[in-house]
Amino acid sequence: MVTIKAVAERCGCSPATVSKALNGAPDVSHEMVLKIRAVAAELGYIPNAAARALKTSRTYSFGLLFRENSKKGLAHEFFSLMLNGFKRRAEELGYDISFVSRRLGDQYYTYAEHAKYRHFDGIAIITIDYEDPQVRELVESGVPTVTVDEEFGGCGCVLSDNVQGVRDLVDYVYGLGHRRIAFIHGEDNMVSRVRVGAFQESCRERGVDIPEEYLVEGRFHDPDGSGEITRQLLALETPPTCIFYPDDVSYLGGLQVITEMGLSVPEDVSAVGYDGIGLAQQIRPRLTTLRQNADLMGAQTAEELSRAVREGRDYLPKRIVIPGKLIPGETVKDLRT
Amino acid sequence: MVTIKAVAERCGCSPATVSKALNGAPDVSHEMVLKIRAVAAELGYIPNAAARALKTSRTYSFGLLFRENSKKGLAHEFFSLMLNGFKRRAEELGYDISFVSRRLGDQYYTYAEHAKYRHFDGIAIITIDYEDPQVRELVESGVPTVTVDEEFGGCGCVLSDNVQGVRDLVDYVYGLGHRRIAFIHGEDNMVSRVRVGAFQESCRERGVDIPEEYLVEGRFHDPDGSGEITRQLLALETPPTCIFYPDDVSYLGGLQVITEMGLSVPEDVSAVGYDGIGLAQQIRPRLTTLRQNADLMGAQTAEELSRAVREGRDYLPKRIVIPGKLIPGETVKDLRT
DNA sequence: TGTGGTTACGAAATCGTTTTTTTGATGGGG
DNA sequence: CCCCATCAAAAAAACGATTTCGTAACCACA
Repeated sequence: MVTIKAVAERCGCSPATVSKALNGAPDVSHEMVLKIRAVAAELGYIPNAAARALKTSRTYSFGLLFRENSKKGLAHEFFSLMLNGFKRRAEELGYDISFVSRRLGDQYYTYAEHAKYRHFDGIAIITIDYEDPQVRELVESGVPTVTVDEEFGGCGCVLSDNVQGVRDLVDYVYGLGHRRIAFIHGEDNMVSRVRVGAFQESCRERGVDIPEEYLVEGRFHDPDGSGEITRQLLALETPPTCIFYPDDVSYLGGLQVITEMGLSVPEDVSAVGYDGIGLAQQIRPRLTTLRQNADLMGAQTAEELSRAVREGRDYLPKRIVIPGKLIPGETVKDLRT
Repeated sequence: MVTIKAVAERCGCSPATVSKALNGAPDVSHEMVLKIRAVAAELGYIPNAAARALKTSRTYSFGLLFRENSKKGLAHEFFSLMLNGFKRRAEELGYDISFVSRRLGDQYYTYAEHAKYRHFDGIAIITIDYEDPQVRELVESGVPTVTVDEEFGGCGCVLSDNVQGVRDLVDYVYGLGHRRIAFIHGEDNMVSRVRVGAFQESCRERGVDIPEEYLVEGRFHDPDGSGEITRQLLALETPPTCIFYPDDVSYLGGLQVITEMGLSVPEDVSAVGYDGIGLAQQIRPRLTTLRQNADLMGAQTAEELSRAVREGRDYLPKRIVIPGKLIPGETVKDLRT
């Protein structure tokens, strides 16, 4: 392995000078810098991240804590798009990323312990369950932390603009004449609460009455569950004319049940999703949905994390809200005729 | 920060003894081990990965090189499922994972340089483009490497059983009476070549003649492209009765075109996909496809990588083939009646 | 000539571990 | 009673970088 010492010897100077030259310290002559750069390139010198981390106690890497409720893990398009954006921006900012877990071989760590072990400069958290005490422990452990899709523990957060998103959808279906609107929401977390609140409020503003049985708790990314709920909704005495699903995948479960019942979308019942994943745009009828800007959310998470690291004690956590975009499809019938 | 030295002082022994005790070295008395463990737990001692890595030159982390041709990055279900399996198994084996990239802030590295910088113990490569000279450089740089979906450079590899997979599909549609079968394959790489080969061979074995224009090069995960090809296929003088798509997502593009043309699946034209992603099972008609065991492929990649690390110079690369499973759907019409 | 300020570099300490080598104590065998 | 093995622990030397100081050389100015 070619070390800084090797470069130094070859240059006839000390390791200190090489380090300074390569890191752009001011007190190295310009010729020396050039010479050192040349020799370093010639020998193929690559610094050793571990040594650097040990000395500077900065690793230039972010941890990513990701956890959700199904077995699919990262395989939700929304999450993977976010991860993509996060990774890209983190790399631009000079950080590698790795996953923070609770296990390493037969060592079991808490998230906080793992973070301490690897000495991540910052940690992004995206989880369905912010109630987990280990998550709290991590946030309170002192590492810069940014949460996604939830305001939590006073650290920075990146949120999707669920209020406006739901409002836009309500506006849209209301504009097309719908008054009997059902809302299936995901499990009880901040995203669900915000969406339900926004739904109720914008319906109230428009004088639309939402009977209790139109507001149902389901789960995110659970087509079967949403299908079942859809069945119940359509069996009501006065069934809704339009159903809001917690996400696009759940809509597919609903669609399946609707089809089984011999009905069709949007002729017999209208539907809207949430997320705007690609596949929902590939099928017919094209789903009316609200595209969340997952990529940007990921990128902003990296951005905020890097700011937290950079500003250290002066860091003032920000609450970053990312707007989505209504994607009109073919699943909402115009009732105004 | 509570270091090994702090634990040592508190125990009235030397750092060396603490290290040995915690790592299960044989020459520490049992009482001492117990005492040290207790004190370590009490003080909340967590070792410093960087220091350990510096000394042992093992990082206990795997690099993952991932690259594909669209902007979606990880957001292909197949890849993210694989990543999931890889991550899970790697953690069980005692490895963290992080991504290997070509950029860190304003430093541009080659993959090999990045790997050297972070000193990954092993690297998993999954890319659409094994022609990239940087990939070759990485494989030849000496780090243990395992490739996915391609045999490359003599290192270990994990492959999907594309031969059997395509054969199964051919058997299936042949069994249902199809003789005019078109095959859209992905860009020219090992997966495509193997699939095309298997397709041609199993057709030949069954005496099915495949005219040149039935074998078309498309791209993976490209619904629009596949749609266009579908249009051309159906415009042929004798159009195919069944179309093989390079993957499930591409099928959706085809389906769209078919529908636009006023035709329907499977009444007018049959179709099969490849991958077995969840969404293709949620829509109607349910896609007939070949599910690749992406999770297991990921897990086996971690396994093989860990073996490579463990066995060092004695390591003999393995070629691991993971079988898939035919998922009969509703997109292939029975022509035998 | 003496003083003071720059500039360019080196020496050495240090980060927190692991690992090899030494040391010291103990006990058993001849 | 001496020698040698055995065992437990300590001492010390790394691993490869960064960073703080110190200092030599040089120049300018009074």
